[in-house]
Amino acid sequence: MNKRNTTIQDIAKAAGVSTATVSRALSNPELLSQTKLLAVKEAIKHTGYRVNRNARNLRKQKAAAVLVLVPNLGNPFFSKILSGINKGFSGTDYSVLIADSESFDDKTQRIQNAFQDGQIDGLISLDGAFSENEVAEISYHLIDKPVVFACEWVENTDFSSIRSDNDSGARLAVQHLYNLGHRKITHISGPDSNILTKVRQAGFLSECKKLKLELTNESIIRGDFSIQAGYAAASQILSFSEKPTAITCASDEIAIGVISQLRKAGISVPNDISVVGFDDIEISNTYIPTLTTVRQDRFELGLSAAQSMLKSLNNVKPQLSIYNKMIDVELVVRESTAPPLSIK
Amino acid sequence: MNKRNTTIQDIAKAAGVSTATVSRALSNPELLSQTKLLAVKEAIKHTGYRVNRNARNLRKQKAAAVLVLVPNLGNPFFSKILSGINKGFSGTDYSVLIADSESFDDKTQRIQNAFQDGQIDGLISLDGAFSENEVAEISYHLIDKPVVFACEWVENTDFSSIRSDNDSGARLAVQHLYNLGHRKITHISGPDSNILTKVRQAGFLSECKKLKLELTNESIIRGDFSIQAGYAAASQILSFSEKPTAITCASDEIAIGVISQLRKAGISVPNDISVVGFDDIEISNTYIPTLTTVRQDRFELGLSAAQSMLKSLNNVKPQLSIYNKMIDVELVVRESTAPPLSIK
DNA sequence: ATAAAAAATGTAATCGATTACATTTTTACT
DNA sequence: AGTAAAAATGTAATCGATTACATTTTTTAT
Repeated sequence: MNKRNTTIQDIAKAAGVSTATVSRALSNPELLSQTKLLAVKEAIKHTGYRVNRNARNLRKQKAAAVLVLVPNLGNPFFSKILSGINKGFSGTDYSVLIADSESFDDKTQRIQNAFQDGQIDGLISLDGAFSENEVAEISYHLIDKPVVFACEWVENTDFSSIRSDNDSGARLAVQHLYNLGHRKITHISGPDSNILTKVRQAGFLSECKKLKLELTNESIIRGDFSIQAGYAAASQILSFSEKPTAITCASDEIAIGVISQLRKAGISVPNDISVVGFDDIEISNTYIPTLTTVRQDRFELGLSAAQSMLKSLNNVKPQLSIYNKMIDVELVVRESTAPPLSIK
Repeated sequence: MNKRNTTIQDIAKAAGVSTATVSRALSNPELLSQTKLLAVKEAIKHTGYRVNRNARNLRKQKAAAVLVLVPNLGNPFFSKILSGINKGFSGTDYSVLIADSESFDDKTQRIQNAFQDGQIDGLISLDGAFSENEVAEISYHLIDKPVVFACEWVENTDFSSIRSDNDSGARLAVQHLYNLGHRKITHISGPDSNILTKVRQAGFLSECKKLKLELTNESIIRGDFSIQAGYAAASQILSFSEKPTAITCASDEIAIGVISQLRKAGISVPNDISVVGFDDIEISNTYIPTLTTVRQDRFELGLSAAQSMLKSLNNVKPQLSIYNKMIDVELVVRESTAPPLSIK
């Protein structure tokens, strides 16, 4: 009953060649004569033989797998990136392993567990929230192995990174509102420590300065990327003596939270206040009102990350081939922005 | 430079024991004396040794990996299930591999490629769209290996399956509308071939009959699960001479499409027509109006699937331990449903 | 026709952990 | 104390593919 696996030995016997020849037929067919190659192929087809990955990888000292570290798998934002990554590896010999940062209790454990030596050839992280310690852990465990950050990244490190042009995105949002006639704009930012928060906020501030817009301590509201943060921020804004005529948000979710909360308070978007999101997640195009937002091409982000990883994987000294790529963003103008009341 | 990996041999030497003892310390510590166990542990800690998975798996004839087949990774609906699955496997020795049905050109290829013998110990499929041929392929390649379907499933097969109680869900929606006073309800269903479509539609019809609601050939509109299908269905409904006062949808996305399209035609939800969704995806709670819907616990669905898989994996004859589980659904009443106009 | 070079093929060691079987040590009991 | 049973440990074969090195066959050049 316990049928033994078909091995390279069986093929060798069936084709009347040595195991070395079979192995070559598999990975270096150009080394073989037509006759033998055909014989081996025939035998393989006939038996339905499949290479044993464990044996191959053991011998080759490879894992043929890449780990993708996702901050929160449950968050649909990341699934598109994941999809791109998966696409990038489809057709290659590499498997894509997925680890959810959330399922680990502490970060050190998470890194030690996830990066079990030999299990993976490289790491793609969608999570940029690494402490110095953790960066050290990665560098230690993944020495000589490529690491690529996608979407988020870690400052002051030498890891490759694929990112959206967040700075331009933030500026595009401000410019758009400025062009509509808005002069008092508030930015609702993400979690303090987040790198995207920093860049988008900096872009916002810098563009405001460039356009000579007044900046006060009410120009920026701290939040996180969640809908709830949007609720809270909207409540704060409602308490301002002088309300902004437009709001740029660090995420679409914030924007949706803001709109929904403003609406409860009887303030209409975009009639009373304009709102711009960031990301262009699925809902944005069907929310009411549809959301003006900065589109990040998440699929492309993932695809590029995968390609960059593959490139490194095929290099001799992957660690030295740091590869960065900036993906263009695009302002998608929809219903949530309009000229300010004063102009109408 | 090319530092050789630390192996069990090194540990054996350092601890002054044999490799067998080291191996036992790793997997059957209870077999060892305190002294030796301690010595080995010490050596392991000291060297930072990690087992080589390829070697272990080769010897043990395992893959220590499970493949999750996702119909479309880019669709956020599945990420929550995935998250549950991941949670279920975190802390175990198993890796979770992800394959996106969409990245394969044809289904046969997809199955052959994805199910490379030896690469995986089991399969969790979120995709229920398998032809007879494909079922045969699975059975052949994964002979003696557990297969679990989560969310969707394949009729007339012996694979384990974890599913939501779709029938009850459909009935709950109808009952809710009935209790509000609705008597003319239309159901917008999913893609014809989909098993969820069938069950939900059957539940809808059966409950309508039970409540003695009139059923015509306008009672069911065929669609798929997308927003676009919702648009199209809404347009159809607008052309009906006698419009329904309420609509149940096979998905939240359909519901959102319907609402948004109806709104464009000047019909308000829930004032003019009530709409019930299915799934309770993220948007549902923030869409305007917030969506009354049937909640599927997707995380739980994934978690249960993982647990079922682990159970089978630890069995001697996994194939024989078919395991089915039905997850309860829950009607979440929000803003998109109200009594019909006639009653107000 | 023959030597040298190139191409094709084969032999056997190797990757690192597990485990059947063999051997030694310890424990339990009379 | 002596012996049988149980526990602990060790030796070496094994999983299946790859590849360094050795050998044979074919091609090329003179």
